[in-house]
Amino acid sequence: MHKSKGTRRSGVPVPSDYNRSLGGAAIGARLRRLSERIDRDANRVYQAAGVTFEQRWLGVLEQLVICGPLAVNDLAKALGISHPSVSQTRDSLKKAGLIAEKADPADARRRVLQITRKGASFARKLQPVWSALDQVGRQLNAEAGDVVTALDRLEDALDRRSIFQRVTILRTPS
Amino acid sequence: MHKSKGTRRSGVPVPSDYNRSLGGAAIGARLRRLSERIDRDANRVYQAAGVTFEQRWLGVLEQLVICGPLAVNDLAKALGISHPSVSQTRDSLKKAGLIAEKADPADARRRVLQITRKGASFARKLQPVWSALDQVGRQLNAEAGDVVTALDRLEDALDRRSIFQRVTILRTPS
DNA sequence: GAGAGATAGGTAGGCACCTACGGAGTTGTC
DNA sequence: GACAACTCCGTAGGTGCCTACCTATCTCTC
Repeated sequence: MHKSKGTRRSGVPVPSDYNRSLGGAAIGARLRRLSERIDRDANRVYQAAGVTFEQRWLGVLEQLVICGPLAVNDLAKALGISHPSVSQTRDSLKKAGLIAEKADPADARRRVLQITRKGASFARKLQPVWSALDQVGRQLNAEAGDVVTALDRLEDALDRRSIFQRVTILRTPS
Repeated sequence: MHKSKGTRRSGVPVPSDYNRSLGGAAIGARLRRLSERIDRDANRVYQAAGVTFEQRWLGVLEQLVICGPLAVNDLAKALGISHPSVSQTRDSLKKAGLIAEKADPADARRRVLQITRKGASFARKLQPVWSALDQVGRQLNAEAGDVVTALDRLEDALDRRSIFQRVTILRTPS
């Protein structure tokens, strides 16, 4: 990880440290890279455990294991993601034989997903891995001085007033 | 944004609040979603300014504008991203006519990218937008209680010991 | 009962990154 | 000079999310 370069002798302006920059909403890119780093790192754990696992399976599997059958939209709401994301994850899980899908007799539009025997067994097998990942997550959060709360606060700030709104206010002549 | 559900009357275990969870490295997914939220939000700013802009252009444009011509690898190092990412961004920027590419006479492998007149004009036009986004970024960081530093610390923690290493240690019988 | 409005979810395309792989070129060693 | 080791970067495929759009179904109002 490179460090800030300081000012050059010639006096030429030095570009911001892109990795730590807030400029131009560069934090978005940083978060993405960090996200992918964590996903990759976690996936090494699954590989070492001898299983094929997609990170996006986590939320859906957990919900189905604990709550039983749920419709696409219910899952999307519970997880805070879009329904097409759930649909895509469902396709992947179905392909792996971990969940099954059926119509809801009470509403022909609904697609209800439920864990299969294979899926339940898979989840049981992964419990120790998830337990370890839980613990590591808490370690890291502690070492980072509670990054989860900082993210909470950032999201709250964006909920209160979006980047777009803030820029609009700044750029509106008063 | 939904809140934690608490325990149900029946005593059925309640799934973790996925959005705030550290379990199973779920923070990775959260970071990705937040990243995309920020990108989308910022893109509304560009749209309102009447320009087409891809978030991934930011780092590359800034480096080329300030430092002058740079090779793919130099850009990758400076931005902390992979060279194929730079290649892809370059293709997109070239298509928009904002940069040009040439070989390096000193090393036939190198591809040197440089800003075009159109690109320089484009960057000048965007200066006020970037300035506003800078300011908004600082606002948000302040409201979030310095999320940038929390991210620094998380990355440092991962540099010190990866998730994989931490899980391996936890799961190794002592 | 008819029709407007709302809801559920599939499909398509896009975003911004990644790793793996491979070919071409350069540098270092003998 | 020959060759091994290293470097540069293009290509391919993948990841996990998103929005836009559309069809089908349900609910509400008259």
